[in-house]
Amino acid sequence: MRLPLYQRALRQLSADGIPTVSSAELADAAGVNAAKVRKDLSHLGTYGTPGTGYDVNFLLSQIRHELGLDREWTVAIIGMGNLGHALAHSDRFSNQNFRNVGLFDVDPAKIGEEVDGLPIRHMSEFEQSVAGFDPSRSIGVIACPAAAAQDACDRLVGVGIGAILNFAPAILTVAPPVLLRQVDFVVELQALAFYIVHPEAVTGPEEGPQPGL
Amino acid sequence: MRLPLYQRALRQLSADGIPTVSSAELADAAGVNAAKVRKDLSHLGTYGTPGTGYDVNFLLSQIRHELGLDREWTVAIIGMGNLGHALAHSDRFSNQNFRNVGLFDVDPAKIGEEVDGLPIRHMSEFEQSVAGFDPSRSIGVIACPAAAAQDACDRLVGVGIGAILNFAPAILTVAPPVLLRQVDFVVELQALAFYIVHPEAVTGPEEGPQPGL
DNA sequence: CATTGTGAACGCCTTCACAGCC
DNA sequence: GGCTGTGAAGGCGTTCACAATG
Repeated sequence: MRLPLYQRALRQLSADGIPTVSSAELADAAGVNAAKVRKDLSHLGTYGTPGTGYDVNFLLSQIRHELGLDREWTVAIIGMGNLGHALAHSDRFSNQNFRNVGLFDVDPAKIGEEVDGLPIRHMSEFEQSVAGFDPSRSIGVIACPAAAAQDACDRLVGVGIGAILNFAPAILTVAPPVLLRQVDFVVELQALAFYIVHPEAVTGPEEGPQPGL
Repeated sequence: MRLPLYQRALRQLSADGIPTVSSAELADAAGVNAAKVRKDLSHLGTYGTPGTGYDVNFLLSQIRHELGLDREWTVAIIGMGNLGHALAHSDRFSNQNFRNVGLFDVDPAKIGEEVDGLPIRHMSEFEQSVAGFDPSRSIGVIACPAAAAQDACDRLVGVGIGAILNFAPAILTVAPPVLLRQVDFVVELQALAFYIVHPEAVTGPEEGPQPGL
């Protein structure tokens, strides 16, 4: 889905005070092509004006609504190593209606440490911590070692989490309708290595391999 | 490309001492379906035995060759915040023929700190640091703030880097033939939020949204 | 007999091209 | 004149189904 990319590009344009964009300009800012932009946006509704383009702020609010960003999403992070800290401490969450509501680890040395005012708790407290929010409108982030990933996944599913974003290098299985998305650094590096070794396999005329995202 | 996933699954099977796998078993371990596995592997060559399956170790070595993992790849990381540390400190690199050769930042407080025996250097030393290795067989990892990402990207391209893996929330432009791959936490979260709001848009019968990877 | 390799069918996404509109 | 929305065409990856095979 490319809506998040459009959303980010539109945010920048809005911050710059630009009132309207053409599909070509938006395509450029989002790193795709103009035909794709028009086709995508036409699925949302008829929001453009021929000869002028799209109203930046209006389109932005429509896309944010479509992505569900006009409601707050809660996020729980399991595994507070460097990666967990990078995710939790980042200001990206608060800027986009994603709010951290739980940080968990099993290392006694980390328990109690505060990250942006939220304390790291032990995994044994995980299940009782869901009392404060609706798990079906929450996303669980797995940032623990691979060996603990499936267990973390099962416990997230067990409390009725809406979706899981897994950064551990492990293939996880979940029971539908829980959504699962995998992000793996090594897989990305290996994919790049493959395309360097096989330049003829690169599909796009210029931008490089972006089959995902 | 799914080869990295097969590679990981085969590694596990090999470590467990399992001699052969069928396409169905490998598909299960990699999180895809059997028809895809057979089609993918048939593109590499005729490595399977009807009635038996694939020889784990032989197939593994073939895939590692195809991914270029029988040669060493060097990695430079720009931006040594929590994310950069997570990437650099991880043992994932050394296990898979990816070796860190450069860690860079602009924060004086970080310069000189050692991560797994490799010191963090100032970005002003970046260009001269490429003397020790072949940049065209190297991958640059951008883990700095978005505002500095395009500059980091330009300097990586400037020294002739083979590919760039960008974790900063910014759309980067590179001159071909440099390969670029973007990974963005917020985009992943927003994609999951979208699918929670629009369950009917989930394509796969069960596994959830995995268009990328 | 279990399992591979593959042609054929299918469906989805992308791209093109242009009519319609401001 | 510039730009959108969209039908039509094209291309690519997935899935099916089965002949071939050890």
